[in-house]
Amino acid sequence: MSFRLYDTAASEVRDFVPVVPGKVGIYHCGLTVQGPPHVGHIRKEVVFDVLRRWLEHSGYEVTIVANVTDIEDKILAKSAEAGRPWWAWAYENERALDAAYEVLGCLPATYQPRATGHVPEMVELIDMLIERGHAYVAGDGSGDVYFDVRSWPSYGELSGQKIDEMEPAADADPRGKRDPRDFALWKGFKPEEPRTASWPTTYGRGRPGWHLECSAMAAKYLGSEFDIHGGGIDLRFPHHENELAQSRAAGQPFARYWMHNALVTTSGEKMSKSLGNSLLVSEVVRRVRPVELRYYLVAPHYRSHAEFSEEALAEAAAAYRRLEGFVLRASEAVADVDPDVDVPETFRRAMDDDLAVPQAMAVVFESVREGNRMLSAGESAGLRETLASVRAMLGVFGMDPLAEPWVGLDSVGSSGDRLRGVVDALVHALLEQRQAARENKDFATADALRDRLKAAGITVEDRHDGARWDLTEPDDVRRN
RNA sequence: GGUGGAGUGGCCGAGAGGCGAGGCAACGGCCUGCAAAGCCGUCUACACGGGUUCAAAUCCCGUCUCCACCUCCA
Repeated sequence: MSFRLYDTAASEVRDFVPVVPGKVGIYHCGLTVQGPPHVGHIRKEVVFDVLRRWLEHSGYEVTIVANVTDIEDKILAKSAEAGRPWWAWAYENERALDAAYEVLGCLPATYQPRATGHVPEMVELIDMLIERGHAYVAGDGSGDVYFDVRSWPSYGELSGQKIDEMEPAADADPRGKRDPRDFALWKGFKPEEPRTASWPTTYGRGRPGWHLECSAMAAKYLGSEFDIHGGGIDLRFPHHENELAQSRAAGQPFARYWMHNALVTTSGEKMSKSLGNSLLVSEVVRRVRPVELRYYLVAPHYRSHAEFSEEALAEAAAAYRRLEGFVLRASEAVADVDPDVDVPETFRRAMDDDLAVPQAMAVVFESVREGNRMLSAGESAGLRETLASVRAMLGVFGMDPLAEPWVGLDSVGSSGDRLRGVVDALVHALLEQRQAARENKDFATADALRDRLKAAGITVEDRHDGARWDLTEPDDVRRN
């Protein structure tokens, strides 16, 4: 069986057949950089990172284009409120987004184009839509250009809606629309908005409508027909519906598959930007390690909503530590293994079936249990094989503890390598004293030494081949 | 009003006609000086009411509850 993917447009799982054999072009809507990313925003990145890693593991050459919407109503509103230039506001949040990608171990996109850098491409698309009779310049002199939804019979095909059954847009600016459902391709300049947020075109000064940028940029970098278009399920309508209508109306086949991830909820409701700072990626990674947050985001199926809570986060951290513990202990036992091996057939089948991560993860845990058994039994040949396999599977999830960016990274931080060497020497001196005490059956002294290390944030494990130490996880410190 | 989705054990979270997914927690056992980690075992659940079937968490009908979207949200 080869890869199968749920296509939102078809509402079913379909065999994946790329436009060009062996290659995959993916476009996913990055973020409107109106604020720093929270856990919900970053789920999409992690989901598409796992998709990319799986396709690459399967032998595809993957091109990923993820846009940044850096001009938009909310950016203008929030930056004005903060008394800062819109472009500084957008760029600051773009950097926060990049930092979040990186801290969670997402591989960089092939390209990350900005809307503001593609105005000419958008204007070309508008020209074509007007020429074909699917767009019009507003008759009220506002300088707006609208897409004419009534001119496009299949409008609504992506979200399964009929124009006449939609709620009339309550919050839309009616300006010069022929139909309330018509959407803006281009927004005429308004004197109360910063002049820097407008561009000169044949339609007058103005700025892009939200949907147009994606149609223009996807076609520019991936071609008029490409493989997968993705984003959060909340983008299905109107954003993706409108993109599809624009591009098809302009004569482009556009995306072959539409992939939408479900949202992260808190107390059963969509995580929103108004929930405060505690859900920002930058804050959550202070409470658990980034890789543990990544585990939380990877583990549920991408089409199931994920309920976020501190408990769920703590469980994810505990689960990941079980996997990590095996990889570290097994690696000490059998030295280096090459993780570039085939994944088990059951894992492959699960991932090929619309990225069934939960079943694939179950395979990882079963392998780890078997690996731990072999570790105790000293079956090193089998252990080497299991370790390589587990690392290969975790690599697909971007969570191999011994791969970049996680290797050598712990609570001390990435700059802690030298420090760790120093701590190791000091801890070993204490562990030797403790071992001497244990050999003399002086357990009071031995336990006192272990308690002192524990108090300093170091957990000791006695194993057959000697004591092993590690930094106590932040959660455990808090509990003590 | 329209469209799409969800309700599973103490908790998280898969599955979608028949062999108990997996994880977390808890408990018992093994191991350990004691722990930790690990291994073995225990906890047999599918919102509610009907129906179809040899067999239903899964299919059908009805009901309840919740969520997302309906024109600038991941």
